Amino acid sequence: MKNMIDLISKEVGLAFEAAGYEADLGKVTVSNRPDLCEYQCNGAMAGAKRYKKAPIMIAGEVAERLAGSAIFEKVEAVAPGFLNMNISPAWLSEYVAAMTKEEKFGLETGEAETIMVDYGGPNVAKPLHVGHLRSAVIGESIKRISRYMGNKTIGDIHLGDWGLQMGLVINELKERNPELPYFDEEYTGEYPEEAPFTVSELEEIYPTASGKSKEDEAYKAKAMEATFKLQSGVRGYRALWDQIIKVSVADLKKNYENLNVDFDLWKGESDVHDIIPGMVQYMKDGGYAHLSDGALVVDVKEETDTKEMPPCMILKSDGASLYNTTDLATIMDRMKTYAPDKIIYLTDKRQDLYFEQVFRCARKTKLVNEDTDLIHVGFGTVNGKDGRPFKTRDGGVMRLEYLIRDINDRMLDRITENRDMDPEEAAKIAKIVGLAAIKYGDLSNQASKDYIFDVDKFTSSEGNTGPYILYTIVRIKSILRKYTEQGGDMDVAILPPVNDPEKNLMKELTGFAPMMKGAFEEVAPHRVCAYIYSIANAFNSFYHETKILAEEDQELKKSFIALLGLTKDILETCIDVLGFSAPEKM
RNA sequence: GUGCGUGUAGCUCAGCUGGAUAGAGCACUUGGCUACGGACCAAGGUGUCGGGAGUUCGAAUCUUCUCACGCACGCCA
Repeated sequence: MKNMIDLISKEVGLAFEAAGYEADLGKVTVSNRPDLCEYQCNGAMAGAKRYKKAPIMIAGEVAERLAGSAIFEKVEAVAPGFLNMNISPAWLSEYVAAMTKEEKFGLETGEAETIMVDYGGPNVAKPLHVGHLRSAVIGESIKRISRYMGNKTIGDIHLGDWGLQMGLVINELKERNPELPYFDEEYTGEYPEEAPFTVSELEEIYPTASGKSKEDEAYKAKAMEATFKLQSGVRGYRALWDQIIKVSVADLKKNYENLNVDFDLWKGESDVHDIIPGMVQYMKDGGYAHLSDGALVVDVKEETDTKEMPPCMILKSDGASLYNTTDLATIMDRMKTYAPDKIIYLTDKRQDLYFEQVFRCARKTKLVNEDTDLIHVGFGTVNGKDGRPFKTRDGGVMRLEYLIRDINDRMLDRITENRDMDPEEAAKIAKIVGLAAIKYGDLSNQASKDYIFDVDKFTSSEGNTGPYILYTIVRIKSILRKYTEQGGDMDVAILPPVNDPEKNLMKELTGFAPMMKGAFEEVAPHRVCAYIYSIANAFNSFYHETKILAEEDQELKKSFIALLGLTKDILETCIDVLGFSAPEKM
C-alpha cells in the first residue's frame, strides 16, 4: 500500500503533466499553514523558472485539472503560486480503513538487508553508568526500527573484555589472594566452580587497581604482565578471566533486562583475539600497512581532506594490539560470519574521528565490500539541570541503577499522590511507566545532542513525555475494554470523519509509514517520538470533542471504535520500537 | 593551531532537506468534570532563529566571514 502523501503527490503530478509540465513538480507536503489548507504543493514556483512562466498561472492550470479529483475536497491556487488542498473526507476514511486491514498499517518495507548494531561495549568488571544509558536505549530502538522495517538485524553488545583493564583486575586479585590456585603455575587440577569474588567486590576492585596503576609504575608493570599472560593463554589466568566474565555478564544481563534491552550476541574484544595476527599479516601483505615511529599504521588520508587525518594505527610500537585492532578484526569477523549490508556503531560522539579512521581503513584494506554501509551514531552526553555532565552529589560517576531508581521513586510518588492503590501494583506500574519516562526522555531528543536529564519533567504526564503517551494509550484501552464489556463487536467500518479533530486524527495516522521509513533511513528514533506525540495530541483532542460510547448511531459508534483501535495499535507499535510498553491501567 | 559539533521564546526542545505569519511543551493567566479516566482538554503572548554579508521570487535551512561554548586531534578506549 502506498503512502498517502505519495498517492496525493502522484495525483498532483499527473495534473502537472496534463497541463504540460513535468510530473516531479507535483510533490505534496503537509501544510505549514493549517489555517489555510491541509496539504500544499509548491511545485508551481519551482517550475516558474523552468518554464519561464508566472507561478500563479501554472498553479491555476494545475488546480483546474484537479477540480474533478476524488482525492480532494478543495484545490486552489494562491499567490504567489501555492497550490492549497484539502483532502476529501470520504477518500481519507477509505484510506484509513484500508490501513487497518494491511499488515504494518500498509508500510512497504522493501528488500530485507542484514544489519548489525554494535552497542559499543560496556567494559566488564565496571558498573554501568549514565554513559551506558544512551547506547543501550538508542541502540535498542534502532535495532527494533530496523527489524520492523523487515531487516535481519543483529544486536551485539560488544563487550570491552580484553584490554589492560582485565590485567588490572587480575593483578589486584593476585595481590589480595595470592594463595588462589589460579596463580599457581604448577597447579594442574580443576579450578573451583565458584568465583572468588562477588559483583560488588569486582566493581570495587577495578577502580582501586586503576588508581594504583596510575601512581605506581611497578604495579602498572605487573598489570601489563598479567594482561600479557592472559592474552598468551596462561591457563590459570584464563580460568580466572572466565570467572570475571561470568560474574560480570550475569550482572550486566540483569541490568539490561531492567531496561528491556537485549542482545543477540554477547561478543567482545576477546573473541577476535585469535584472528588478529592473520589480519595484521593481510594488511602487511596487501601493502596497506607500514611502520611509522615504530607503530604499524594504515594511511587513511584522502586528497579531498581539508583537515588533518592521522593514520589508523593497527599495532602499537611494542607490537600490542589496541582498540582499532579489535574493531577492525571484528569487522573482518562479521563480514565473514554475517556478511552485513550495514553496521551501525553506537558510542559517544567524541569518537567521531576515531570511527572515521577505522571506517576508511576498513574500506581501503577491503575488509568490507564497496557498498557495505558503516555508520557511526555518535550521541551526546546526559547532563544534569546545570547543563554539566550528570554526576552524583559528591561529584562521582552516576550509576545507571541509581538513575533508574530515582525515576522509579518519583514515578511512584506521582502514582500514589492522589489516590489509594495497592502498593505492589503501584510499584509495578511505576516500573513500567518509569522505563517509558527514561527512554522517551532520551529518545525524544536528537541522538547527537546533549540533553538534560530532568526527573520531574520526564515523569510528568503533561507535555512531550513518556507518561503522557502511556496515559493516552491506557485511556484508549479503557474505552475499548468498556465497549467489549458492553457487548460491542470489533469489525472495521470507518466512516468519513464527523468533526475536525477526527479528521485531523485520521490525517495524522496516515503519516505512519513515511515516518517509520524516515526514522529508519535517518537512524532517528526521535522522529518516532515526535510522531506519537502528535498522534496522542490529535487523539486527546478528538476524545474531548466527541462522545464515543454514548454515540447513538451504532454505525458511527463502530467507526469511532475502529479508529480508536487503529490509534492504539499504531501507538503501541511505535512505543514497542522505542523499547517500552504500556500497562493496562495507570 | 586544525577540524568537528552546538547556538531558535524565561527554561527544555522541534523545525519533515529552500516556501506563506518560525512551532510545541514547561512555567504564567483564565475557562471546562451530570459523557467513555481531569495524570486530560480549550483559550491567552512571548522571538534581532548568536552576529554580519551573500546566493534567489523566497533562507532558521545553502555559501562565506565572524563571535561564544563544547569536543577531538598516533601508540587510551
